[in-house]
Amino acid sequence: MQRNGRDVAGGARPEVPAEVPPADGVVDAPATIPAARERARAIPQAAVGRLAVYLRVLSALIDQGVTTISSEELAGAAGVNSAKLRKDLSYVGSYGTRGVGYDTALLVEHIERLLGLTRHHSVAVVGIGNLGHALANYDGFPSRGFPVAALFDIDEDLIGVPVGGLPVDRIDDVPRVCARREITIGVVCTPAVAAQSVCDLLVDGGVRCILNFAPVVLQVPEGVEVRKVDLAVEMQILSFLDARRADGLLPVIELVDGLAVGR
Amino acid sequence: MQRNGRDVAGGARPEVPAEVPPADGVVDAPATIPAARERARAIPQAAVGRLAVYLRVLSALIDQGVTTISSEELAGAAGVNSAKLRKDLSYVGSYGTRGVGYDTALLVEHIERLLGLTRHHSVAVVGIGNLGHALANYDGFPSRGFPVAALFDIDEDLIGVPVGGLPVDRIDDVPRVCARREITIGVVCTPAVAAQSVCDLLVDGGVRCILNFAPVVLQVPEGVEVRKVDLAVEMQILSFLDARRADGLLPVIELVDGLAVGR
DNA sequence: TATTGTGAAACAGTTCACAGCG
DNA sequence: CGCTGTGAACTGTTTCACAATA
Repeated sequence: MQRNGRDVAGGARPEVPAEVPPADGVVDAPATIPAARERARAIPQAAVGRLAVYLRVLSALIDQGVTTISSEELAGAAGVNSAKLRKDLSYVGSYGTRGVGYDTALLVEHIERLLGLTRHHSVAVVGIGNLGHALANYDGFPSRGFPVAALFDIDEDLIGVPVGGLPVDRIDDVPRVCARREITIGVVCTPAVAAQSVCDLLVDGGVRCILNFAPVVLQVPEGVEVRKVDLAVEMQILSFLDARRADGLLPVIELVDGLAVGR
Repeated sequence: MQRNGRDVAGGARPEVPAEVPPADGVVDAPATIPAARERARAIPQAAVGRLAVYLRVLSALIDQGVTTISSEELAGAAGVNSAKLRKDLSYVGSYGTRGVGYDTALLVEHIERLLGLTRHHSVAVVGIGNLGHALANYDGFPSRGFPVAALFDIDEDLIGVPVGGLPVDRIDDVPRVCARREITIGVVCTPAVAAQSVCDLLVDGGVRCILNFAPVVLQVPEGVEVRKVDLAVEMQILSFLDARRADGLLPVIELVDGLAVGR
C-alpha cells in the first residue's frame, strides 16, 4: 500500500517490507522479535497517547474554522512543548509545511489512520453499576467513534432493562453476543472479584482489547491488550504530590533512610 | 511553561519560571538545574503509581492473613516483575528481610506514609452528570481514604438533592464550601466547556489537587497538581494497539509489557 | 523568513546480575 | 542458602539546536 504513515518513523531505515510475523501461537520466539519490531515502526507508546490528544484538539480547532496551525500553537493548546509535538507528529509522517505549519484537516486524517480509527469499533460494557451505567451513557465514546453496542450484568433484575437505550444482557451471554455484534473493546466495570471471569468471557467472545476499571490485575492470553484505569490510584498519586509539596518541596525522599521526615 | 497535560504534571518544578527557556545559542551550564530537581524528587513518577498498586495488593493479602511475602510473589500479584518491585520498594526504604521477604503490615505502613495517606483528604466532585453521579457513589474513594465531602452542579434542579447521601451544592459556592470543608482534591466531571472555570473556582477554594475527567487541558497556577483521565484517549490507544496487531507486525509480548501489564 | 523535521545529546525509567546479609 | 537491595548497563523518551525548505 502506498500509505506510509507508520514506517516513516524517524530514524528508521527506508522501508523494509514487513517481515512475516511469527505465527500467533509461537510463544517463545526469543531474540529475533525485537529486531523485527524495531524495524516495523518505532513509535513510542507515550507518543500514541499524545497523538490522541492532538486529535481532539485539532477537531475542536477545525470546528472553529482553523485550517492551519503551527507546532507552537498546537502544542500550547495540547499542553506540551513544541519540540515534543513536532517529534510526535514526525512519527505520523511529514505533513507540515515549513514556514507555515500544519493543515489541520490533513493532520486529523493521518492521525486517525495511524490510530486505527478508520476501523470499526464497537464497545461492550460489563457491569452496569454506578460506573458502568455512567459509561453506557458517556457521550465521549460514541462521539469519538466508539459506539456502545452491548451491556451486560449479572443481576437478573437488570436484564432487559434499557440503559442509554440499550437493553442489558446476561453475563453468560457475553461470548455469544460479543461475537455476534463484533465487539472489539470490552470495558470491565464489575467489582474486583468478578473482573477476571468477566475478562475471560470477553476473550472467549473474541474481544482483544479491554479497558479495566476494576482494581485487579487481569491475566489475559497473548494477543489481548489491557489498559487499566484505577481511580483510587490516581487519587493516591495526587496525595503523594500534595504531601511532597506540603513537606516543603524537597527534603524527604532523599534521606529516606531516616524516613523520619515524612509527614 | 505548561505541564504536560497527559501525564502527571510532573512534580513541583523548583523555580524554573514559566517563560524562560534558554534562548537559542548557548546551552547553559547543563548540570546545575537537573541536580537541584533530582534532589527534590528522587522517586520516579511511574514508581509512585505502582506503589499505590502494591498497597492495594498488600491490603488484600493482609486481609487473608498473609504476614510475610517475597518480592517474587508480591510482584506476581501486582503484575510487575520482581526486579522492578524491589527497586520501587527501595525508594520507600529498606524494610525487607534478606532471605525472608517483606513484612506486609510494615510495608503498608511505610508506603502509606510515603504516599501521604496519613494526611486527611476530602474530595469534591463537580459536575453531577452520569460520571459525577457514579463517582459520588464510588466505593473505591472512601474505602481507600478519600471521603467525598462535597458535590456541586450548575443545574438548579439538582441543588439540595442528595446523591450518595450528600446534597448537591451550587457551583458558585465551590470556593466557599471547599474552603470550609477543607477539600484537598477536586474531581472535575463537567462538560469540556465548563471545566476551566470550575477548575479556577476550585483553586480559589484552596484546592491544590485536581483529577480531571473533562477532555480539555486545564491551566492551573504553579503549585496545583492536575491528573487527567481521558476515557476516549484510552480507547484510542487500544484502537492503535489493535490496528497494529491486525496489520501483521505484532510483537505483542513486548508491547503488553511496556504498556499495560508488567508480566 | 518562519517553521518544520530530525539527528544527536540529555535524561528518565527498567532490567540485569550479583554483593551483602539474615 | 535464599532473598533483598542496588550499582551498572540498557532501553525508552524528551529536549536541543539547527539544517532544510516552502
